[in-house]
Amino acid sequence: MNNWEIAKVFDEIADLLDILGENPYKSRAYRRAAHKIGNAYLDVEQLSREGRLLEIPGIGSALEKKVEELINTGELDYLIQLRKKAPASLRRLLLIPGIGIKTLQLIYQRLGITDLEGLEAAAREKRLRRLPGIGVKTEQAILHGLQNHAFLRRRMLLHHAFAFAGEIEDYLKNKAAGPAAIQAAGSLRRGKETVGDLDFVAAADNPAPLAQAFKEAPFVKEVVAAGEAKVTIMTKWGFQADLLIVQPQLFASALQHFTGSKEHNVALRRIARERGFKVSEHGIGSADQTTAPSTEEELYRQLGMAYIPPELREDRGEIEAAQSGALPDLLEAAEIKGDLHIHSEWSDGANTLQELAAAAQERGYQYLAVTDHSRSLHIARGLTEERVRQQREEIDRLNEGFTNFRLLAGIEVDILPDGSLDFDDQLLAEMDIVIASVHSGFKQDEKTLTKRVVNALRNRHVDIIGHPTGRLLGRREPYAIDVGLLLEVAAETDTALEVNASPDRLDLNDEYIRQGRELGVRFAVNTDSHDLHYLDDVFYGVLQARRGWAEREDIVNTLPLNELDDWLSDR
DNA sequence: GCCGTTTTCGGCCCGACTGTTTTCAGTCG
Repeated sequence: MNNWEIAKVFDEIADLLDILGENPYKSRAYRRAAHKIGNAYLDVEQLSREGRLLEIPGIGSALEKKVEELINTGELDYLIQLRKKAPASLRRLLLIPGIGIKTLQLIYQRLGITDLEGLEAAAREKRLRRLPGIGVKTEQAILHGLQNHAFLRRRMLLHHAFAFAGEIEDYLKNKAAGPAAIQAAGSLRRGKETVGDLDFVAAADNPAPLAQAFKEAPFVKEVVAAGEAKVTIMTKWGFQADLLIVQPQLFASALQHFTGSKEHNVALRRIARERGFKVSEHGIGSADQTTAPSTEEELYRQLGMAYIPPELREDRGEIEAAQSGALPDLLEAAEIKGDLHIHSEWSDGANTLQELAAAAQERGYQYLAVTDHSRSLHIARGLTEERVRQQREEIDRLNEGFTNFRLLAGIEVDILPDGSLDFDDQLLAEMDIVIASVHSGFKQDEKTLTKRVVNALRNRHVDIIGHPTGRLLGRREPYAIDVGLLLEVAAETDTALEVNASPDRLDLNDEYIRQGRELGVRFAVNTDSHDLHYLDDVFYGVLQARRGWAEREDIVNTLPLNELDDWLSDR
């Protein structure tokens, strides 16, 4: 049973405890444990075997026993008992905006409603408004929420989120009563691979005109909530946006608060409380006074820890690391020296080799690996052996004209369904760099797929595994593959795993990157560009790598050309 | 149910906004 499955069980228990009106701190304990387990980069099943479960903060002796029962039997008697006491379908009602635990208890106990259909019927029949504490507005809000509820749960890809955020920021900055400062916060700032809604923090001496401008913006579909300091809108694009407006001296505190994550902030406040003061968007306060840190660095320092970059703020151990001086020195975009996975018009790319080389040089890259598809990928006009050699000749010719830059003659060779590679070793040995990727047989079982990729990892000519899990965010699940094993073999063979920077892949994900670097795996942050404009996507790959705690040394394409050559030839 | 730099018992993150009331509980992030 993996971390995610265990976390799901604890989350369900937490919801059921809430529904049954148990001690709210008990459900909070389950929810906290679920978060810790779901976000642990170490395998909980293995920790359990090693008797180290109690090392996870929030796991005590009772939860330790429950984790062990889950791992040993695949189920949990405690959950089975809880399910007998409350219908499981009730949990879904909590997804509706405006329905919390108290309202849920009320409609369950007084009206016997247990599912979405029952709730909708009761709202339409105007039965909700007769309950104490619920009026006409709440009833209408629930109906409204029911209609939008599927819609609201969709998350944006990161590049879409950045585009929308840019548009909203530009609008607010250009208002006559423009803010002294404005910045996008939330999961966007943390570089999360998908974003649910957008959060903005603005500094202004006079908040009212800015709040008004936000409410009247052309992209507003509806104003969800509006106070003096905070405005929430539903955009016509289908997601919510929050604006928090503070006095300029509180900007750093507000930015930290609104960047989250929620779990990170909760953990920070726990620590502050233990030290006898409290932290909020209004600064850091003790019993008699409140101070406003002028920067986030200052804020973290006052809490007794090193500055934590936004990408790490998930309560996945970054606070402990910041307290003990063990935070990683995160990869910077400027440290990327070249792209090792791009396509040209020789296969399914849009640009000539000259165009690509010029674009790479403009970016200040030292190298660019041309890695077109291999022959079996007909749909992408995969290259035959003959075409590969012709392309090699052109690359050699072009390289004669470059100074301080080189095109690498590479190939993205298919890992075929039978586990072999699309080209024989002789041709692969001729290439400067070889990426091996799965483009077919996605439906094979885990054992078969894992074996295919492990074979490729063990081929001495293969330098990088491309998009290792094959997922397309929001469109295609990862194929069934034992990533833990891939990480082990990659570490052993010093084969790099790709952090594919395309915002609809971002493959590997942050947790695997973190797990891998603990094992000594190296990664390549590549764009897989099919058009030179997508070379910019490296930005998203760097964010993802940073979320995986990656440092410069973990990434092969931070190496200058001569050292990259050494790595490519040493293997 | 967890946990300890005043605690092994008695706490458990913080504040904005809304709706229903008439001073505040519930929800949300």
